[in-house]
Amino acid sequence: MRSLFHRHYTTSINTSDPNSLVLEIIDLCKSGFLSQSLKLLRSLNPLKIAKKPIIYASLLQACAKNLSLRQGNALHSHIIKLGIDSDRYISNSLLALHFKCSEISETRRVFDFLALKDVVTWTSMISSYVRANEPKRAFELYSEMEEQGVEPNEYTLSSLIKACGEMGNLERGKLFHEMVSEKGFESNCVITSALIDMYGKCSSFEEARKVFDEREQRDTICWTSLMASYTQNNQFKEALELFMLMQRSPNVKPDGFTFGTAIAACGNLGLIKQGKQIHSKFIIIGYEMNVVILSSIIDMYGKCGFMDFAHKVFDDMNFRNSVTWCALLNGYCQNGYGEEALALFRRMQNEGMGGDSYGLGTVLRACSSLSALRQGKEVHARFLRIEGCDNVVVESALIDMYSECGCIREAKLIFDETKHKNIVVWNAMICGFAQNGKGKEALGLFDEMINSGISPDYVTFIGALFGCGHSGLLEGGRHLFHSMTEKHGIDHGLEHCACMVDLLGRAGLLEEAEDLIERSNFKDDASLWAVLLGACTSYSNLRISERVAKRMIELDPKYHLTYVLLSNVYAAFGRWGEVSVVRNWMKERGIKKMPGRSWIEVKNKVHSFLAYDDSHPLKDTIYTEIRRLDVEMREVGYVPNMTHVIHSEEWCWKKG
DNA sequence: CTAGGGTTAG
Repeated sequence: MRSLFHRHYTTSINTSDPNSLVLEIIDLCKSGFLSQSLKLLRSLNPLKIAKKPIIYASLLQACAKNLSLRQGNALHSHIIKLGIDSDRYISNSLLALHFKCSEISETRRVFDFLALKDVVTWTSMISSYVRANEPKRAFELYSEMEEQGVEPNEYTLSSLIKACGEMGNLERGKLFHEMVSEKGFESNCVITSALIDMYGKCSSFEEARKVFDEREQRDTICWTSLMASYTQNNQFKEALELFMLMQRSPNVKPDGFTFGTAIAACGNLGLIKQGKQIHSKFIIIGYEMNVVILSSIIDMYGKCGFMDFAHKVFDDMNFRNSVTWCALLNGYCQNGYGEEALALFRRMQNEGMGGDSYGLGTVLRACSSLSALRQGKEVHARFLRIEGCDNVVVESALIDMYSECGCIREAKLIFDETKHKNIVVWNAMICGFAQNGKGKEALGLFDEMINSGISPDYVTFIGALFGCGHSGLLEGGRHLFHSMTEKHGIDHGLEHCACMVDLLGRAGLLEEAEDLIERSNFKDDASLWAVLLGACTSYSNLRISERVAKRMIELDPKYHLTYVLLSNVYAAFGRWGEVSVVRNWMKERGIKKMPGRSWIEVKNKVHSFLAYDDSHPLKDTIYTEIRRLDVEMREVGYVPNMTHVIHSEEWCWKKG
């Protein structure tokens, strides 16, 4: 930096020409070299041109660039003394300084204080609001600006288009789209990327694509915006295809943002190979690794199940934010590392991380997946203290957490108190009822949601169908499954088919379930057949079971559930010969059943148990207590379903 | 010669 400045300073300055000195100062300010600019200004002082507003405006911009509010304020006092503070460049640069360094309310105070407001002043304030996530305020200000007779330009409109996306207001976004066409701003890349972003955030990635395809001028940001539109709408494959296409296109180069988006897409698709490739490319090309990119890399490794890599990246970082911690925590939860997740959770709390609404949401989701009610309640208490109890991200996560822990009443209380119920909140409550065996309530809420004017989405149908399955609501389920495509235009996903197969299977309609799988888009997915095979076990249908198992082995010979479920069916028929044949297949093919694992926290220490596990120091006491509970349960009339475990000679209770 | 667009967690 220093040497660069030195070279710059000594080679290009002609001290005999004051105007070239002015240009030099402006140039230095643009690069953020504030003290050098001031030094040069001192040599200008004897000359008349030293009071030129443009110089001071540039200096203020340098302060903004260096995020130095203190120096900026000092400069402003000096500017007032010189009597040049009503200049519009100076005013706008002062506003820009606060835009960068101050809270939004302070920026607004400066804005109100400025006597002369031109389109730049209005636009700066509008974009301040958009950046502060207050799009409504941005529009209010826009109306005021119109009343004052100030015409918006490209900058104003791109900010407002972004605000439409932020609010998910597609109609308004389309109006602005028309407006920029009328004004002939279409060829502007900033407008193009803002439009793509807006359509993407409003879930219309087809519209985003259309804008992209129509334009001749497309820079890196336009490409990245479209990729992000795809990832925001779960079209990860399309995002990666676009990334490949971009790398082959001349005149445009992916940057750190582009790579970050691509790596997120890899994570969501579970493409570890491509994810690693991009990670190495990052290192080889020497892209600057900022906290956002590294957090997405951690997230990617977590989603792919490579927690060692995730942790390594985490350890090597010298600056981590709330998202970084949450990404690692998510990874532990999703991969079933409960102990590590709880330990990290405590470390997070000690270091005060994850206190924002997204962080609280992630931590609550971690609690859900661990059924850690006590920790969940702690987070709930924290939310009540720091937020105004009005945040849908946290509220939906709380509903999830309480439902997951079986506290459906608490979940419903949160739901009732949620002021701004969005689709995620409704879905959380519908899924909550469904999980807790309250199918009728789930369906009731489904209708209530539609009546309140919110259209069900992919997740809503998972919850509602799941609820039908767990309450045996066969006709309700059939009706929902049908209306999903016919009435609501949502394609059946794997989860919906699985719920439906489960529902039919529980009702004993095995052939109908089989037929449904054959006609679905997922007939090559072994996990869907596994649902049917599970139902076959309950109904002990040998003929269908064998047919389904054969199919599953063809699809995925290493899928452990096939063997487990099939041997359960044989066991239910008392066909012990076949049971051992299946077990031998497993041994021959090197397939291991994942042992069940659970954990519990007692006095800040996590105790973890595997099935057939006898490593715990207090194992005798524990198994004695389990036997006592078993007796007590039977006394009050509980009959355990032994079909699935009867053939297991290593059954742990017998062993203990 | 001010101001402006895209990335992470659900």
